[in-house]
Amino acid sequence: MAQKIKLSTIADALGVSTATVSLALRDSALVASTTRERIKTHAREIGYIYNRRAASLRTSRSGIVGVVVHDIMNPFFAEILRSIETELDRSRQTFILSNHYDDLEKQRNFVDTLLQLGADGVIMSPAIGTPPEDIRMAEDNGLPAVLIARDVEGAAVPAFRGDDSYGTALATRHLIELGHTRIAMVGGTDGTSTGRDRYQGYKNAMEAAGLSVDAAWRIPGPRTKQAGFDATERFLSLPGKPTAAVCWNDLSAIGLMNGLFRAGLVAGRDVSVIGYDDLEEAAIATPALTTVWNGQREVGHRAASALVARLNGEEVSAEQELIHPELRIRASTGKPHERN
Amino acid sequence: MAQKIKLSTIADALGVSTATVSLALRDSALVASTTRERIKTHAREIGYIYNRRAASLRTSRSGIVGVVVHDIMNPFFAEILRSIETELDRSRQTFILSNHYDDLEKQRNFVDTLLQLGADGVIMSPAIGTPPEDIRMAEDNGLPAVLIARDVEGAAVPAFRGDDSYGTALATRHLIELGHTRIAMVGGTDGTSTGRDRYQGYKNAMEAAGLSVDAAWRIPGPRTKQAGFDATERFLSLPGKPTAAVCWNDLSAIGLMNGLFRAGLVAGRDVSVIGYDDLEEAAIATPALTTVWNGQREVGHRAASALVARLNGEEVSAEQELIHPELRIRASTGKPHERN
DNA sequence: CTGAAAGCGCTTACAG
DNA sequence: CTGAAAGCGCTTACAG
Repeated sequence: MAQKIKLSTIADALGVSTATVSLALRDSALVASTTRERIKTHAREIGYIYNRRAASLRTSRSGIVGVVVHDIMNPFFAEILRSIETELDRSRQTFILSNHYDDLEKQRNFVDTLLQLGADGVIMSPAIGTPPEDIRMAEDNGLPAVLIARDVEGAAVPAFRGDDSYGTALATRHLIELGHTRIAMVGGTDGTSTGRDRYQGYKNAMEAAGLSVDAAWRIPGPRTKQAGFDATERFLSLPGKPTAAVCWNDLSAIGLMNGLFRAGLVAGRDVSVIGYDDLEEAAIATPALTTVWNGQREVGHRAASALVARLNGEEVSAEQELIHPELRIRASTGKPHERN
Repeated sequence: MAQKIKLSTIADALGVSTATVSLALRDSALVASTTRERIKTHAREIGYIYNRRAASLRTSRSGIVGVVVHDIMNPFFAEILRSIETELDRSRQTFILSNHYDDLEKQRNFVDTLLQLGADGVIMSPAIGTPPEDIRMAEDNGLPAVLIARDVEGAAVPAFRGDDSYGTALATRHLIELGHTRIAMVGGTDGTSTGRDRYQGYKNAMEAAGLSVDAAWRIPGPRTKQAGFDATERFLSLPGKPTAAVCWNDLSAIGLMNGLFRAGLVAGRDVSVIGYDDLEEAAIATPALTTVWNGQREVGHRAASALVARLNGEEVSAEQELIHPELRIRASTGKPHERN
């Protein structure tokens, strides 16, 4: 490993001060352009590596942004992350990622790490049960936060998410318009704002159509393909045999469709299945999945922009418009079909 | 934002030196246990936040490990990342993730960022075309590297991956044993060691069985669901109408199965389709996908352990055993069926 | 346009 | 067992 090269190495070699080198490398107009070029060329030639820790210690800006979500392996978050990445790349911020798996302790550890590293900000999809104090604590220690996908009441920071109640109502209404009257809701939880909103949207649409809502038709839980797959049996033996399922998300819907297929049933023909999110793979699923576009890219883009704005000292209102979901009709929903 | 609390704040309040506080907080036996407890309690009470930048500047260890892969959104890498995460959590390393999307410049930028942050090491699945010098450069600047999934000839660092040639031969042989003689290869590239090895394994198995290999039966490229889906038409119009497809990975296989389904064909009955990787979703795909287990968790686990070992000053040989793939027979393969 | 000097908040010999 | 002091490698007033 070569001898450590620092600013003073360059300064000594070129007979200038470290102040001049520091300014030159950052393209300051304070340095004469000839000097600047001479310095930059030399730095490149000897392979100088800028020490961000030292700089950050001095300036107290680190160029690091933290992003914490439930699970980056989940394509829903992965799609959001992709657009966050695009946005942060643009403002040359490095981002550190973490899963919290809805474990508050893991989330706290991560926020702690960010504070220790002097991160500039954090984008989080808060773990279930996150108290507003956890977010205030970050803010109070100089770590501005922006929320995605879920809100935390009382946190008073900007949150970017879709209008879940409206979106699930859209999905439910689509099934009702096809003629379904017995509609199940598969997946989700009351532990998050999102979960409560989606169930509410489903109930609203049912009641608005004069249909009764049977609490037994709710199968809470599933949020993954595997869980949707595993819920198939329970769905098929539900009282009153619902003819359609509003699923928590595309993953659980695809899992359910796969499960139905194993049982000899085809979604869209024997049972209507509707998802939520409109993941990239929804369109190529078998059969193509009817779903509700949830604006992942939009969420990521807006959240990252808002955080960058906050980093630049701009005020960003904690009141943010919900993103407007849209129905995407494909092949997994159709007229009701009675099973026996 | 509260007044900045540092070691000296605590030292002053308790009438001890910063050295003692520093040692106490790190549980040094050099500090009397009563003093230690007094310090730790006080630190917690006033909400002290450890400044890792300052510490790292002094010790030149940062507790940061970089991980760069083609695309974290790809479940293949996501599964590897999950086991890397488990391993790094154990040794309390923070990890920074990045996609390179096979863009050498993006990969270089990331390595640069790691160097600037004083990262302790990097785990990388090198971008296509990565020259060994890129890896030497990192190593020479004190950033030990460990490779996953792909190797870089001449890099002389440990690389953890499966025996691709053997694995694809397994897959191909399985089809041959079922009676297939015209077998296509869908997806992959010659740009990586993995790509070359897999094509070689396919050819080996075909030739060993006395079957001819038609270059036209190779459809290079697809590595995603969408691409596998899009390749369906080409596959169906291949000269000599192959009855089976060895796919690059599970994603392209699932995409192809979905495409076949749209064309009214069912994998395992009309066409045999075999994947590679054995992703979590392979078992619940429709139909359940026959594939080759590629040891993602094993790769992640071994790579992270090896890096941690290197960080602790242990020697890790650049010669690493290949992970032994295993066949997983499910429903997407069967006896040959002639189409017309 | 350039330089000398202080300081960011830690840790680590060294002395006692 | 504890303290005084130097130093990690930058940046930023300040002076010239």
